[in-house]
Amino acid sequence: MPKKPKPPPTTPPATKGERTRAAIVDAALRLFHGHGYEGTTMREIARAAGVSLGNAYYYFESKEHLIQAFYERTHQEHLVECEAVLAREKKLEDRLRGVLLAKIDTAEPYHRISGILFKTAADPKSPLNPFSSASEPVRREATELMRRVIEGSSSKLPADLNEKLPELLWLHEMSVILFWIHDESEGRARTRHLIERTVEMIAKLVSIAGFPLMKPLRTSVLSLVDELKQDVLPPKT
Amino acid sequence: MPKKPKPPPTTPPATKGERTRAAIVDAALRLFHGHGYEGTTMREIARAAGVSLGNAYYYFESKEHLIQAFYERTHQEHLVECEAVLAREKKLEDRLRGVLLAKIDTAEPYHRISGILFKTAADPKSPLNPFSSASEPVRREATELMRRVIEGSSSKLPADLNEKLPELLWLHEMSVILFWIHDESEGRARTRHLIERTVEMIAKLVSIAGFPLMKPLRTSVLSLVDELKQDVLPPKT
DNA sequence: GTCTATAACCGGATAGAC
DNA sequence: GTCTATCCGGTTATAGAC
Repeated sequence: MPKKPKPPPTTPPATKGERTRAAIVDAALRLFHGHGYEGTTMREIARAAGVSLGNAYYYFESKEHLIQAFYERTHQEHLVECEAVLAREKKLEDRLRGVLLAKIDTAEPYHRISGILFKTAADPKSPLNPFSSASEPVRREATELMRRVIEGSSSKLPADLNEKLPELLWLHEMSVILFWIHDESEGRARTRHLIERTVEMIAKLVSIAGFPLMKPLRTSVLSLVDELKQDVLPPKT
Repeated sequence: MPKKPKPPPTTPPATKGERTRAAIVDAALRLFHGHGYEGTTMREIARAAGVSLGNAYYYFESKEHLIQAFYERTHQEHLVECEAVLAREKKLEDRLRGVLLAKIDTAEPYHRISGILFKTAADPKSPLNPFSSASEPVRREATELMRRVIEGSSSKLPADLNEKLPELLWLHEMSVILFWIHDESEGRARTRHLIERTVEMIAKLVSIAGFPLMKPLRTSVLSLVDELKQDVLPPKT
């Protein structure tokens, strides 16, 4: 099912369909932000976008699919922010902290909606689920980012740890987001605190990970990550 | 709002209302198991229970509230199973493994529904959310269980760790459950593997936690748990 | 073939009579 | 406590316009 037969490379941004699509997303985000997800009806979204209800469904399979749109938006914004951080910081600790803070800062406008996003994402059958094979590309991109966090830093790591650490850091990022979603504190102070403290801990752990005493534990952790990763990825048939 | 003015202690199990309530829950669990949660309508549940639709809503605020009923069921079953385990096992590792395996075994009949349960539980506003103040009693009970796992064991722990370890083990349990929900492997082999390996790791960690080298890290971890716990519990107003 | 609109359908939830 | 009648909103069927 070819979705987008590449348009003639002259008119880059907007066919009629794409403009309509964008109008719907914009209306949805605006209304979600105003009355929340459940408080916004598809009929309102359609009206605000200047299209009929049926037309909205022509572009988006379901109300939940509209969520994915905003998800991609913040994701892109986050990547942009990270470039600055990675160019600026040299220490592993600072790089990691910067990337995580950028995450919650770019996502802040959508905090209210994120609860719903998370709710759908939690469903094992949802394509938004971060562990599903459908979100493999996003997952890969996110771990890739973590690899850059590590590689650009001045820390020296055991080779085995170096290889698997990105996945572990991605898991940590997921945990931080989970916490953030539940965080109603002023200025997300709790999440900031969590980031500060866990980053500090991770740095400590990484710095002692090379000691001989830690070898058995390190091996356990790393081989487990390896085994479980196999299972998450779809068998290549 | 007094929900259950204790019935006269002569007739223990069933007033008319309680029988109706039970009939609805039974019908719901049966149908959920058969056609899944989304595949079952409230109208069907009402019909199968021999009551009207409106009446079903008299007893349960919403379809989701029916989920809580089954949640409590498995919880009770788990506690029962654990008694045997704790009476039998002496080593921390064995006790912990036993409790976790009991969890996924008692929950097995409900694996299919659990995805939905989890989905609702993930909503920050849901009372089913394990971090919400509404589920504080369940959370307390679960950490209490972990305390018994530790205290009955033969391991010797630093005092500070001993105090906070139950909470950490509860977090670990939550992670295992999260994994289990996504686990479609034969006999939940993947989750069993995860339990085996993580329990092994926890045992290793605990055994080296007392070494002087580990002191700073241990302090970090424990004080963080402490701080975050404050935030989860509602301020006593 | 791409896009848009109107009119149902279906099921969760509520109102109010008995 | 129990019912019937309705509402409301997500979703779908379908017909046609460009």
